[in-house]
Amino acid sequence: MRMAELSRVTGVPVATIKYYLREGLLPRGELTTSPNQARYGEEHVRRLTLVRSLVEVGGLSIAAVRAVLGAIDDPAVPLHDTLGLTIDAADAPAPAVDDPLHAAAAERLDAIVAERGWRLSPDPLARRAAIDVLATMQRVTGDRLAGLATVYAEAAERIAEADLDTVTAVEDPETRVETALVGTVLGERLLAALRRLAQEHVSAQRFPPPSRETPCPPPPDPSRP
Amino acid sequence: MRMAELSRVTGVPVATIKYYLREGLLPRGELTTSPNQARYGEEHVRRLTLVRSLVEVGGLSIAAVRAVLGAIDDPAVPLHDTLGLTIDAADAPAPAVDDPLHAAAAERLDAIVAERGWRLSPDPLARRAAIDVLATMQRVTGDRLAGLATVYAEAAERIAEADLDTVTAVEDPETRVETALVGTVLGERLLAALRRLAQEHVSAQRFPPPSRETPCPPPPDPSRP
DNA sequence: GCTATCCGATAGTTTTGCTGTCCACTCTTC
DNA sequence: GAAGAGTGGACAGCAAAACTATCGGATAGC
Repeated sequence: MRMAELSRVTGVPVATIKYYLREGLLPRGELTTSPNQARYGEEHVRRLTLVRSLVEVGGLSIAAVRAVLGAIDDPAVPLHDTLGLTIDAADAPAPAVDDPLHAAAAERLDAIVAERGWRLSPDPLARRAAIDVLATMQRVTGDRLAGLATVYAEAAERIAEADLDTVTAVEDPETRVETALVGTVLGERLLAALRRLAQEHVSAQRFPPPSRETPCPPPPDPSRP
Repeated sequence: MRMAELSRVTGVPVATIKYYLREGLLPRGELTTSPNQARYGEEHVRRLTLVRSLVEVGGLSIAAVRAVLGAIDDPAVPLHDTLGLTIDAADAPAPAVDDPLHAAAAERLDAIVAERGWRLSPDPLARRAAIDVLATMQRVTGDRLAGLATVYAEAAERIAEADLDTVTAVEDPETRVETALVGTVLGERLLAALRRLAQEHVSAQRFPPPSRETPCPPPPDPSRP
């Protein structure tokens, strides 16, 4: 197919497709006969759909998408690393702050990791991110939110096991890497949205809003004496 | 204190503080004696720290921060709504797409909600977000990731209960709202980071990397005959 | 009175993610 | 083989977001 059809099938404007080509998010089409007549195939449709999903729904930047695509296209990068790479690429490197709050937060995180028996590579980026969050929570709210991390860690482990179950069930290696990527990026969004829904439910359960939970009793009949 | 000191205490550049004042994220200082000599107090330090945390660590946009601050400053908005408002403000309204994938995704989400017995307000924004993610997962990976949502929903409920426990334990109403806000926004980041760490752990457990998990046996001694 | 500082307004800058224009070329259709 | 629509690539332009820099008048504190 030609570019116009690729645009029609995926719903992405031609100008945007050209931009993605420039940025290396999408491989060039095959130049069949001449240097300005390229053909695109099913794999371009797949890749373009993937890119759009990561950008629009997943909220990744163009640079982050380029990084993860480079990794999944490289057969030398094992699945184990690919799965990890994703969020690393999404997060900013965040220059390591060096205040006492961070040290305390690091200690707390490492205690949780040790308690759960997690075996991790030395200093993954996600560890930094978690420490940053813990330190910030401490700075803003004191230790009111301190108890949450252990609950979150347990939930995270359960979720990660489901993630890995799902990914390892995929046979084809190429598809598996893509599934891991989408599951990691979009799964984060899904989890956030479900948490919000669950918060609303639990909140409504504990503080029953009078109008919604129990219908109002009928108003007194003014026609009755 | 004056602006320079506020800047020093919080580590936020003066120009940025002025920008936040303009944008209404920070209340004006008290004009004590003249129209160009303002004084700032502890509440400005608190508010500025909060804004920075939401923007830098939480990843909220300035507009989203303004929206949530407006809500927590309004004593008429109950806690129940404040907690909910947060992510709604963070997410883009996302023009409602109307394809069969979305319809199917909506059905699946509603089934999960019904199964868990969640009682929700009609069509909260988080529901739209979740449906978008489900539809996108379907489009990109088929139904390979379909099983994840129920696991996520259960984890989300557990997490939401911990969230509500934490928030309701706070006595002072003003502090409670702030705690809810920080817990919701930063908690999402914390959860994402912990999920990544857990993924790495589970992945390493299932596919033991030879060099890290079990130390290499000592190399054969070349000095021995 | 003198100097350093301050406040507020306005304009400028950088980054990101597209979008629009141009042009030479090519494919189809007559 | 000519016309006219379509194509690919280069490049410039644009809008939003989040700051950042400068300026002018006023004030504080000695």
